[in-house]
Amino acid sequence: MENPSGFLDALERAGYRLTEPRRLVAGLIAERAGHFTAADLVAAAQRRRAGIGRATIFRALELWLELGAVERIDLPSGQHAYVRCEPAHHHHVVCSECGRASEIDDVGLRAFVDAVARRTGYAIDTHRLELFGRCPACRSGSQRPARRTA
Amino acid sequence: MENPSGFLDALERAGYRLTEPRRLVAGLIAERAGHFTAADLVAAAQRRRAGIGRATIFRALELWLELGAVERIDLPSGQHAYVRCEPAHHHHVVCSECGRASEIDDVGLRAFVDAVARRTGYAIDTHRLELFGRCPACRSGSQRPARRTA
DNA sequence: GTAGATGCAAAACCTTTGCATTTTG
DNA sequence: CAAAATGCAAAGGTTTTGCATCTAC
Repeated sequence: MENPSGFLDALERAGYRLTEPRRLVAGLIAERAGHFTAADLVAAAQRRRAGIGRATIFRALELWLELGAVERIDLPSGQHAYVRCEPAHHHHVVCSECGRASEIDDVGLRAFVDAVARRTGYAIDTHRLELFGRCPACRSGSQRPARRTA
Repeated sequence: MENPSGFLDALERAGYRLTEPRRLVAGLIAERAGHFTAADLVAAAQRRRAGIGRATIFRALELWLELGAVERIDLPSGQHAYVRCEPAHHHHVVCSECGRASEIDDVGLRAFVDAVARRTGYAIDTHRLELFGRCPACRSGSQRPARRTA
């Protein structure tokens, strides 16, 4: 759905090797529209007999996580999932129906965080926000509840 | 640190039995200042040879979670943790140093969520916000970095 | 050629479940 | 006394690790 080269670039820039397994995992991620779990990728890899080990997938995700190419979120169900992300933004709205994720900018949120800091006296240095709802597409084709991604 | 009767009341109100193990777990939770993990409780129970099984602790947490007596949050590290909470509020600032958690109200956040909904076209029905930073106490006694809770 | 990356299988975790036994109301 | 709750140990599920082998640079 979107091209995987961002992931490969990130690796290259950070001095990691561009290996075949990593290209494949990047490809798998690229063809996912919304969020996905490590298990999704493992299953997809097996389905197409890519010969990539579970460990490789986890290691690649870990790498991209630390490079800021993906973000890890926690679904309300408690499962872990990942979404692709541009290094600068760090929040998403995730569609609870189709799993598609959209990035949102911090405007306004920053103000809120500052207000909380002022009210509570905490020196806030991190925050995580996850929003869940139905995306415009799923809302319009409201009839049949589309496939669940997670 | 705070009394455990809220937990027991919640059980009673919901028609669950007030058992000895549940009293003990409530006590363990009550003496924790901030967030805690299931593992924390299991360890504490074993340390004092309370004879409470792992399963009982998980089952009790599950119960309180659904009764709204605790909320489950996910630390930046990816670990699961719980915090006590008043049924009406649903966000916390967690001190990354001592683990103490303070509740915050939604004023302002609601406005932000609405703005996102408007901008993205999503019908947002859930959101999770977790804030992390250093609490006033830890900031003042800035010298030695206090114990880590998680 | 060599450091880095991989695959496999085992290990380590954390959480849940089945079931015989105990406890609460 | 019956229904609910418990403890134990075993099962489930996910993520990590050790290590011999392979591969990108």
